[in-house]
Amino acid sequence: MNGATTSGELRAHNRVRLLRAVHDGGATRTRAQLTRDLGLARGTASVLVAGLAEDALLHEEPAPEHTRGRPTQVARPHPDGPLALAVDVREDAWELAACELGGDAHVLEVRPHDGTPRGALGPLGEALAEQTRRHGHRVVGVGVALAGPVRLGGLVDVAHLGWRSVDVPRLLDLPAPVPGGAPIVGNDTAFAALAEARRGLLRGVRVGLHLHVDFDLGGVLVVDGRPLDGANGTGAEFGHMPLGGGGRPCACGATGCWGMDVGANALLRQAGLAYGGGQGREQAARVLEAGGPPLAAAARALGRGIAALVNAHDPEVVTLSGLGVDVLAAGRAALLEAYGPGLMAIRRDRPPRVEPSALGWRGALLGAMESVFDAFLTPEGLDRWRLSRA
Amino acid sequence: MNGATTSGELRAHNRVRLLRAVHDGGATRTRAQLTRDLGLARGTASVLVAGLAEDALLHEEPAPEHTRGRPTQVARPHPDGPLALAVDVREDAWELAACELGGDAHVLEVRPHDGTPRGALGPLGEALAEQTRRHGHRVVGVGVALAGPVRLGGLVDVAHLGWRSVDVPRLLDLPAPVPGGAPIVGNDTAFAALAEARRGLLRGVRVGLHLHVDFDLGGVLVVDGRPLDGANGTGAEFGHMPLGGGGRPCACGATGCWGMDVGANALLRQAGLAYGGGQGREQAARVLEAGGPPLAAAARALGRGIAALVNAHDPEVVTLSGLGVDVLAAGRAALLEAYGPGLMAIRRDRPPRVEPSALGWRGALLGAMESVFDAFLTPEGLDRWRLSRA
DNA sequence: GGCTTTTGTTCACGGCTAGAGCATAAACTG
DNA sequence: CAGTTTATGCTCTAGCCGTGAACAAAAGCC
Repeated sequence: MNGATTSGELRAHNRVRLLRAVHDGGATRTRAQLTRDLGLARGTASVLVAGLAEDALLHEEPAPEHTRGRPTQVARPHPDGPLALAVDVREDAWELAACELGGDAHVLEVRPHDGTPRGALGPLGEALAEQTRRHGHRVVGVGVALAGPVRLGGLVDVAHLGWRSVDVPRLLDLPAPVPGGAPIVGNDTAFAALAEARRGLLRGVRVGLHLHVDFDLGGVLVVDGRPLDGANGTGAEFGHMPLGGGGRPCACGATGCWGMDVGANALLRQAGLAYGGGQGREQAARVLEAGGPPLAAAARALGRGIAALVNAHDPEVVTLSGLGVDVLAAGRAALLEAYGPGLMAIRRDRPPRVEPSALGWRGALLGAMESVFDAFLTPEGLDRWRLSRA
Repeated sequence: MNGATTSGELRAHNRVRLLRAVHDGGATRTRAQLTRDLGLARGTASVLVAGLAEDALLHEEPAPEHTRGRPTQVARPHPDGPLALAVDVREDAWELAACELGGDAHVLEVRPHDGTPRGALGPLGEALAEQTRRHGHRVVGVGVALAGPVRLGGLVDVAHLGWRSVDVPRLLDLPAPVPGGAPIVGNDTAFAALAEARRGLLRGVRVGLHLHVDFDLGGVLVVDGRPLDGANGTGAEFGHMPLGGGGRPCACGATGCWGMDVGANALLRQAGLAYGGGQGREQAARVLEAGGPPLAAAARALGRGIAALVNAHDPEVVTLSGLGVDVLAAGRAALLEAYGPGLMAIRRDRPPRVEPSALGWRGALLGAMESVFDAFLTPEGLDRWRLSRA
């Protein structure tokens, strides 16, 4: 999001600004609103919109509601406009969706898998190739969310599935590079946080903290609408700090990791059940519903860890997604009981709110979409689009 | 650093870019270099430099070295150019400096104080007023570094000095607001990190971690050259996460804070000496020099905590300032012994380097300067300057 | 049906940067 | 020492961009 420095770049920069405003607003805002919000002259907006419409990037339709005055148009995604393919790969299944500018996601396929890299990624690669053939140049990128740290280049580790340095782009084996380049592979927590920042409770928040609970716990700081992804792309791993206090060895190689005390695995362990290997989602849900000591222990661990992170980073809001929503709903009292005393005194008068994500389990998928459009909604991305249509 | 959107803003934006390049380069780069680095046409650079020189923002001098071809000029700070007043307020003394564009800091005064808010800030306020009178409109801002969390508006807590919500701007009681507005009050760790990002080892680093050790421990993440300051300005408090494992109550109100195991206070405590109240800097230094168990314990605690933060944030480099430089020098073995095992396995092949700051104890002062110039090197700041000279 | 309100379109204008051509000032060459 | 080479600075024109005002359009209101 850096600025133009020459008068030639100004046009490209403003095209991007306008299209991003359309996307961020869910493709529901009228041209008059956009003109005002971006501080453009009406004439400028006229030229920009005409250009974007000609490039099949948007399409104007009469606004459904009028008050007085000349009716305005809403900027909608163009029927031949760009598509983002987004995938959420969980431990037991994946979900594939096609997304239009504005953020509408059409789920195309949900398929269970056996937990092996090949078993999960082979069929997914075929499905992606099929969609890319079908939609041709409209596909501007592929985003894939995965439940583990992702190093630059797409090497993924999912400790409790036994994935070690799995080369996701290679296993997906996409035939021709889509216009947007190689698939964007990312951590599910980071993507969920991105979605939360764009379309959830972290929207407009300068510093927020997002925690995603599933079998494990992931967490990431969101600054100015951007999750911090670290130097190698593996920066959403708050679960692997020794905030729990215990000395139990973690599958990640360190000891005492916070994540071991919070997720589905922790619930199963506390209830005396078998855990690990990405199995037992339903059982964990039952343990959670039953309440009692396992839930209280997880909620307390969550609260204590959140307090530590709030001390360190001073976020404005803390959001929880995945299983965290349910832990918060069922164990709020225990969570707050550990949260308060863990805070520095100066943070206690106005502690940041801890809230369930507005996006539920769709966060990772929507975040994968956003990351594709983030790469597309740049002067370079729009240039590529223009060329691919010529 | 957001961009221009109208052709009118382009000029202002490029003035800022040029002047910032001069400042960041230490006012040693030649006009030809600047032109190339910023990707400007020679004609554009000509106009911009002429404008900045006329506004007394910079001053061209012949370059000392030539190769071949027409000799170029170096852009130096103008003799009547903007000045930043920067202060580092420690527990036992403060230091005041006047800084030119480019980063040269002339120390004006170092004065011990008694540790009370009034005793420390009263004389400092007078010194600042005196300098503001002397230099008139040249003073574009005042930056003050303090050894505790600083909330927006300048309310400061220094737990072990007994400072509670001390209103620093009010106690400084600057007569007329300087052109730059109210003094910029900030945490010493955050300022040290800022300096490190601009003129130290974190320069050009996308994600870095800076830890400042004094009596306590402060730490902050540096992303794209900017320390993350939190929603209320109090985001440099990594020392108040329970990474140590102990349950000892901390002066901050929480328990088990990491900072209690690392700084000068920890060294004194481990050696069986009295600690707290901002006293005992020399004794702590002697404990450190003596080596042995107190040093080893502090170094191990530091290493273990760094590993946790590296796991969570995936920084490229970790830098240490203040007493951390000495702990690293004398206790590197113990530190690394705890650092490695605390890392996730995937981080162990290429763990981030842990390095002593290049700026030593001057970091906080230089960071205070940078924060003043950050506010000045904006289109608005340069406009104010223009008006104040008219 | 005329008036008001709001929005879209068109166009002249001023401002900005790029780039080319020319001037300048040194170091190098023989 | 004079001509050549190289790098830089200056000046001017062309092309592009956004602004803002005037005008047209399309509704709701009385």
